Amino acid sequence: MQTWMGQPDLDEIDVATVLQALADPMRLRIVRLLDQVEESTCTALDLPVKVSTVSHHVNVLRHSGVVSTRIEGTARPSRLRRDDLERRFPGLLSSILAATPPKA
Amino acid sequence: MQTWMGQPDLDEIDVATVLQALADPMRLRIVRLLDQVEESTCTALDLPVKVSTVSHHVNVLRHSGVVSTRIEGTARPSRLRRDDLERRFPGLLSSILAATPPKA
DNA sequence: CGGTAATTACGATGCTAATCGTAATATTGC
DNA sequence: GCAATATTACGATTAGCATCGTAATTACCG
Repeated sequence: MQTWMGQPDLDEIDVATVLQALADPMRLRIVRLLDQVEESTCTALDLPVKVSTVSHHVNVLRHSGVVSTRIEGTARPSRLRRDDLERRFPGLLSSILAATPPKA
Repeated sequence: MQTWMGQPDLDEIDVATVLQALADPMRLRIVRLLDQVEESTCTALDLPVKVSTVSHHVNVLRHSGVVSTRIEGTARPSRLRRDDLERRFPGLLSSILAATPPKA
């Protein structure tokens, strides 16, 4: 039996809250990293900010409904809620992850 | 011949910038209004903030690539860049506009 | 049990941005 | 030209938040 951290149900996810969560550059970077590695903890993510800051960002992402987090000992591996988001906002996350950098 | 206000080309639109623009509640409200009325000026939008603030928000939306603005006398009617955004980030804007409010 | 590691809680700080009020600019109509 | 209207430019204020450092918590391991 797995233990999970608190997160909004599918019906509770608000698009404005999700947009606010994804608007921060560091959080968008975290989302892109999780897209590549599928699952990661705060310390395993290679980011140019302190771990306490990463923890804060991951919490924001979880409360908004973007990621879900398991409890595994002292570690808290998180992953994208791909299926949930696709069901709630079809095309939203996938278009963001597929977005190419601007040419200018 | 129409005159337009400056806006980024299709290839220059950055998804992070768009997300930052859409993250603000008032701007998201403006986007939803423009989705309904197709085109509107700052003063015609019924919003609980001063017109100078609305003007500021519309400028942010235009610089990010979300809306385009015509110059028509002293008026600056704006509309969503639906087709451009759909081409650049397929499904992004449409999923946001189609999003239902959370049940909780 | 003691040490280490992962995460979070908390307070502080500094920067960004939302909002406002006012003034300036531009255009239309009389 | 003059008045009225739409928009913007500008400065000021204020609130929110990203980040940090440190301390506290929890779990694993020898």
